[in-house]
Amino acid sequence: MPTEFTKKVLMLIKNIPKGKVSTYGRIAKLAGNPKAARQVSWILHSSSKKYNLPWHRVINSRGEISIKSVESKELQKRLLENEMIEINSEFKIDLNKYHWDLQSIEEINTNKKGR
DNA sequence: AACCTGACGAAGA
DNA sequence: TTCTTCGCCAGGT
Repeated sequence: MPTEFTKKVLMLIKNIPKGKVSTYGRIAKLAGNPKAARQVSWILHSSSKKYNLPWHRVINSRGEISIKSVESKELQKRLLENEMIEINSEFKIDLNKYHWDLQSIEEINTNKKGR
């Protein structure tokens, strides 16, 4: 059974637009627990397939692909490049350019209603 | 229950 | 700016 926090995290990640990225810390904060960045990463690597999430759009606060396995790292890079996101040779992304600028979880709910 | 672990992050040095 | 240290949280052993 996913906790409230987990559900919010999943919902937020699903809503990251194509061509944008977000960070573990930001997702945690928006989901209501600013200090649970590590938990966000755990949710991702344990259940991204299960929930069919755009896991590749979540990176660390320094704008880098923060993944250990070399294969997955390359995969994530390719997935992001497919969305026209630039990544340098050190797996770094310009957050100022690509960071999803959502301010609160309410914005998602509002947009859904409005549409 | 105790201890370890990590796709994290802020704060110091 | 780069490197450590330390706090966090929950799952695994």
